[in-house]
This record gives sequence, C-alpha cells and structure tokens, in this order.
Amino acid sequence: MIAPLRQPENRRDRVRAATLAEIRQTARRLLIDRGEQGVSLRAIAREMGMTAPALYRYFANHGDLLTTVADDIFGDLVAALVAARDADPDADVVDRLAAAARAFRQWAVEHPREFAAVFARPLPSLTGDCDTPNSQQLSRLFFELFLELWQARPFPVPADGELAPALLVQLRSWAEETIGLPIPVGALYAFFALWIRLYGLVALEVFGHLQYAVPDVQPLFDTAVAELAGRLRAGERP
Amino acid sequence: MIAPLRQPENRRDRVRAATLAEIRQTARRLLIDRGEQGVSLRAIAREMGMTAPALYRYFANHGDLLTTVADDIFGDLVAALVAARDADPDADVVDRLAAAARAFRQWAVEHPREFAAVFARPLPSLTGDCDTPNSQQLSRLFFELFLELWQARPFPVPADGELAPALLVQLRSWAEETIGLPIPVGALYAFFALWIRLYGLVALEVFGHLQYAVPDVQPLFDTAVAELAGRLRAGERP
DNA sequence: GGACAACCGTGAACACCGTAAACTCGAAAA
DNA sequence: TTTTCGAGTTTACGGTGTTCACGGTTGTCC
Repeated sequence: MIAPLRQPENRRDRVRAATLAEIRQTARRLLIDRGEQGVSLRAIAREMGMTAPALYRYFANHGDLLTTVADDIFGDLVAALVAARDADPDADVVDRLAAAARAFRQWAVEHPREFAAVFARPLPSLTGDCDTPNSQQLSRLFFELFLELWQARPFPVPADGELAPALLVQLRSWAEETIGLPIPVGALYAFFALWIRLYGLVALEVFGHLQYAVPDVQPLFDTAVAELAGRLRAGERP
Repeated sequence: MIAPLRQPENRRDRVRAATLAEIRQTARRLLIDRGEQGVSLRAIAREMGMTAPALYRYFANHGDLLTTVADDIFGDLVAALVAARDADPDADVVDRLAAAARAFRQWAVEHPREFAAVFARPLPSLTGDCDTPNSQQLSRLFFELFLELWQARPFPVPADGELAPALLVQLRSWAEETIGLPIPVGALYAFFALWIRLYGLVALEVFGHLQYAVPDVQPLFDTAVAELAGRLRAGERP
C-alpha cells in the first residue's frame, strides 16, 4: 500500500489552508495599495471572486482578520531584519546590530501603511490582543543581537540601585522567563533604552512628526546610528 | 445711539461659532468613550439633535472634522504641559522640563485614544496634512524649555563635523526659521535625541508594545526621567 | 456503496456609514 | 418690503460589517 506522499492532511484541509492564505495575501495587497480603509471584507471577497460572508468561515470578524494580517506583516518585517543581520555573517556584532536597525527604518519607510497598521493598532492596550507570535519575535531578534553584543563588548550600565525597585522586579522576572542567562538588570534597561530610541525615531518619521524640522530623516537616522555604534565600539554606554 | 455691547460679530456668526464648537466638542466626547470608529457624522449629528448632512455646512468632509478635532486635542495636550511646566515657576529648569515630560506621559496614558488619534493619524506623511497649528506648539513648548536649559546649563554636544552634512543644513535652516538665536547645531541634535526618547517610550507604552516585558511602565519612565535629569544637572550630555 | 454529518459558499437582509442634490424656512440685507 | 442667503432637512446612492437560512460538496462511517 502506497502511503499518500506529501499530503499529510485532508484534501479539504489543504484547500482550506490555501484559501486562508489567499485571503491574508489579498488583504495584505489591499492594505498596501489602498490603505487600511480599503481592506474591507467585500473588497477582499470581490478580489478573490467570492462573497463577503464566506470570509466568516475563516475569521471570526473583520478585526480578527486585520490582526492576522498584522502578524503576517510582523513576519515579513522580521524576515527583512534577519536578512539584514545575516547579510555579512563575519561582520562585527555592532555592525550587524546597526544593519538590523537600518533595515528596520528602511522597511518602515518603504511600507508606511503596514508599519502604521502594525505599530498603531486600534489600541491593543485597550483590547489586549497585542501579543501576536511574530511581534514577540521582533523584539526577540533585537534582544538576541543585544545579548551577543553585551557578551562581546560589555559596557557600563546602571547599577541595580539606580533603577526603580518596581522596574527591577519586572525586568528580573522578564529575564527569567525569556532567558536563563544571568545578565545585570541594568543591561536590560540599556536594551530598552536603545529600542526606545530606534522605535521613537522611526515612528516619528513615518507618522510625519519630524517633517516640520527635518524633511529628510535619513541623515538624522544615519547620524544617530553612527553615534551609538561608535559609543558601543568604544565600550561606552550608549 | 447705544452701541451693541460685547457683540463684535453678527448674531448669525455667533450661533455658527457656537454650533461649530459644539460639533467639535461632541466629536471629542465620542472619540473618548467610543473610539475613533464611533465618531461618525451621523453619531455626532444624532447626539446634537441634527442630521448628518448639516455638518457639511461646517466641515468639508469627515476627514476635515477629524483633523480639526485632532488639533483641538493637541491644544488640550499643550495646555496640560504648560500647566505642568508652570506648576512651580521657581523650580529648576531641569525640574520644569522633567515635569513637562511626566505630564506628557500622564496625559497620553490617561487619554490613549486621543493620543492615538493625534500621533498615529492615517499617515499624514502620505496625505501631507500634518502641520496643524497646535501640533507645532507642542514641539515649540519642549524646544523652548530645552533652549532655557541649554542657556542655564550647557552640556557637551556633538561637533558639526560629527553630524551628517545633509542633517547639518536641515537643522541650520530650521533653526533660522524658528529662532534667531545662535545655538550649536549639535544642541539641536541633542534636543531631537531627547524628544525621540520621550516620544518613543510613551508611544510604545500607549500602543501596548512594552506589555510583554514591562506590564507597568511607570517605574521605567520614572527611572528614565531621573537618569536624564541627573545627567543634565551634572552638565553631562543626556 | 449509501447514509450522514461537517463544511464551504451564496443570497437576502439589517443596520450602519459618508456623501450629494434638491428643497424648506427663517433671518439678514437691499 | 422684497430679495438674498445660509442653516438644516429629506431623500437617495453606494458602501460597510454582520447575521441567517439555504444549497452543494466533501469526508466519514456503517
């Protein structure tokens, strides 16, 4: 008896997975070239030769679909960052970190609508649906790079006493959950300080809040990355 | 002949201004307690005992109304910051700057939907309608505080040679437009570095992108402000 | 092979939405 | 007093998310 090759699932399950993928991809395309307004259930269905209610066989509601698409976008973003990080595997840790940071900005600038859809979701802090799998992977990627950096070229970080006690316990428990590695809590603080600067600069640019002073943010970004990289290389605190 | 007291305008103009204010205020309330989705022309009109098309006498379209409301929100935010800055007029510049920063975060945390509506507009970088009057005032407020700080306690800033040339000319022309004061371009760079950190931290918190590691951001924020204030007070570079 | 259940997709319907055009009516202007 | 003008209504069009009842199709089990 010949086992069914490469068809681990039902035929029906396969076509279901296929149309599900097509839905996500179609929604993605609509988001890119018509904006968040343009990705409506009817538009997706129309684009696929279906009717809108059929989509409810795949998603509980419109918001669920958008959340899934957002996670797909995160996946693409992470993939772009991984590619940038590994473009030159022999490079310095600092260079690889800087490359990832540059890739983050470049992706954001080239995909502003996706960036907005992902980083300014309709208030996940109110709805609570923030921890999609790939969003975790993004910070994980940067954090792994940071860990590598820290082990290769440690730099002075605030002592535990300089951090608010409540912050100390939060960072400690987070470190225990994600890594077993013993690392000073001050280093975690330094990581978030770096991430905050990267995100802040990119978000301000994409949302247009720097245009009034710096119409072209590229040189500002380059200067900031160069400054931080220089400090890291010199063993100073970024 | 008795001049009409305290009625500088037409009667009609006055009632127009009144209903216009009521529209903005109603939209604002709807935004606060139903989210951006809930502030529809029909809902506003219903709330005011009108019909939706009447609103077109006051705004060109739905987007214009939202933009106006966003500017109103900016106005409130600026007012809150001014109040915080001037709460203790005898305080140190560093303390007043820190107070304004704290007020910024507190306002954002207490008004997440307004913060999102204002700081994650539907891609102003694509539509171009970014420079509402009050949004300018926000950065102006922080910049004025920074200028005062710089004059009271200057600190080392990057030399012109350390900045990308393209950044140099942008910052120089911006400084000439907004202030005549001769200030090193490196100081402007330092200002934006500070603003980027403040915005990045607050936006990450409000958009829920720190919850996975730091469920309560307050101590992280306090630590960051304390660290920067300490450095500024010591005449170090923040 | 046939019966049965699970599932996918459709069509119609409901309650909304932004927006346009024609219209009424009261108040300001002539 | 007559005319003009502007605020607001009614009606209508096309769009939206979502529900529900209904056919086919497909997989499963006897």
